[in-house]
Amino acid sequence: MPESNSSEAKTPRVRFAPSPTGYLHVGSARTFIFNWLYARHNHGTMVLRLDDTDVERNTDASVRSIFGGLRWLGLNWDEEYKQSERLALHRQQAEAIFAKGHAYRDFTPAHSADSDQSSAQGAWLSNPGMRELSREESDRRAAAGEPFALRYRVPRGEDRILRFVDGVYGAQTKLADEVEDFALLRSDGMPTYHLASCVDDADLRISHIIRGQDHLTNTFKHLLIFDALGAEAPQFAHLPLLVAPDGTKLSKRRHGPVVSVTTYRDAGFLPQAFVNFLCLLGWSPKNDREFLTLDELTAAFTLEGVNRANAVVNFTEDDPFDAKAVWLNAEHIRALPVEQLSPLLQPFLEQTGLQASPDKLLAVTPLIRERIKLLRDGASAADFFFLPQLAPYDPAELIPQKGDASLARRVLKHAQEVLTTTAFDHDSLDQALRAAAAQLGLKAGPMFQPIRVAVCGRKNAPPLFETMAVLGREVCLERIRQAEERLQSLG
RNA sequence: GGCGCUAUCGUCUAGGGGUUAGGACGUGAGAUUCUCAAUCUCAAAACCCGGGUUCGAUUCCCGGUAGCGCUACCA
Repeated sequence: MPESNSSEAKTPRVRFAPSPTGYLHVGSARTFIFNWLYARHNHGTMVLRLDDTDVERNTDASVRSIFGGLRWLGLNWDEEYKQSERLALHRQQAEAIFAKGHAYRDFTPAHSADSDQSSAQGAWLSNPGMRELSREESDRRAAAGEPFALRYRVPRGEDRILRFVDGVYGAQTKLADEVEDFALLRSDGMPTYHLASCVDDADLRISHIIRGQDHLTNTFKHLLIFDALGAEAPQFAHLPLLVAPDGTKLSKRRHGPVVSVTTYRDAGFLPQAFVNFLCLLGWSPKNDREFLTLDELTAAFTLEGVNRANAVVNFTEDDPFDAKAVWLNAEHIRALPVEQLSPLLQPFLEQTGLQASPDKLLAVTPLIRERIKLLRDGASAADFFFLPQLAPYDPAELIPQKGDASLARRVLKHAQEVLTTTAFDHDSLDQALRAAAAQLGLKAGPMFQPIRVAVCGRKNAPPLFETMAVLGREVCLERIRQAEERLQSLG
């Protein structure tokens, strides 16, 4: 199997191999995206493999969270595997490696060696006792049922140098003497990550492994495993890590929910904006472009554009989202046709208890599109369109800058008269209200503010005429009447 | 500790032996506008330190420092 001529594959096969021990992490999401872009850019195959060999820590909730996150991103994959279903293959290959003499049984009880620091001084490189155990004794103890871990017999002596060329970091070398005899099989017979991962990568004929830089050093072990498997090692490309403002790797414990992609989804990020943002972390199209569609990203993506330094996701306690992510989201929201944006807004409005009919929301959407950065902002930006009754507001807001309550009253009174007869469309309202302002000897500002506050219940809102047209005559008139009442309280 | 990787505005980045070191976000100021937003203009803001190499280094080399990663019978 591993020696099958994988080199004849013309198109790349890449994989994303998350382990279901938590939710989908933004760093993992980026790794997935980069793999996907690489596959699509090169017309290759995207493989999704669940690396679930750690039975202790795997959870179904995590599996659901990961798939949910990936589905939300909207990037599909071509093949799907589950590592736990491939156990037989892993053991068989471990056996083959042992049979070829590339591994030995280590009968040292688990956790006995790592307790004291001094053991990390030199003995860790190899297990003098176990490495040299005769085959006969090894077989005998194994047959007697003594538990053992299977360890790779890393070549010692000479100046054996392990080398590979990383697609991002360039030529990498390491002395084999600096690689310890790492485990392939645990004493319970389960494969370790290194073994399972390499066996599967070889078996699935993965041509390019694109993963986080935290695996850069592990790659030497993997090279050794591919070698023992008799398989050609894939190409490797490591990605700089995503780190928090404190410089450390993003983690749930330290940094909270900001590291989960569901947090972005639930706040109302558009997946295309989120993808766009993540791509700009550690990769650059090198042409000063920031706003990129998925197609543009696919066309532009190359490993050469990947940076080598870790990238900071710039969030704070007050502000859980990187300002650039928010800005990009606003850009993508504005780029979306109203008919597409509107239904996306719907659940966010309903979440806050607003009853928004699709038709009305469609009419409202263009009025708030430029005023929201996240989809969830839609609720606060558009609430007054859907509230049957305006929330109480300070009547003082009805009074324009350089005016008093009586001016506000005059404006509202006059507006009522005008609005009773004019048609409720943008142009008619525009003409009628401007004319009304002129009659009162007022500029637009002082004229429109009392009306805006009366109709919207606040000072900052979308353009007045469009807003009133959507609200309709009845509602506007009623709200102005109520505003007059509120004004009474000011005497 | 050992090994490895990295180092340009606050953040994401472009660039590269001679440049006013470019862009974006954010920030500040202004313009426009019925408010807000959007848009436009302008501004402040960076080559980690020390040695080399060179006529000339932010760029190339070495060292230092700092950060990160690996160093598990976790992945």
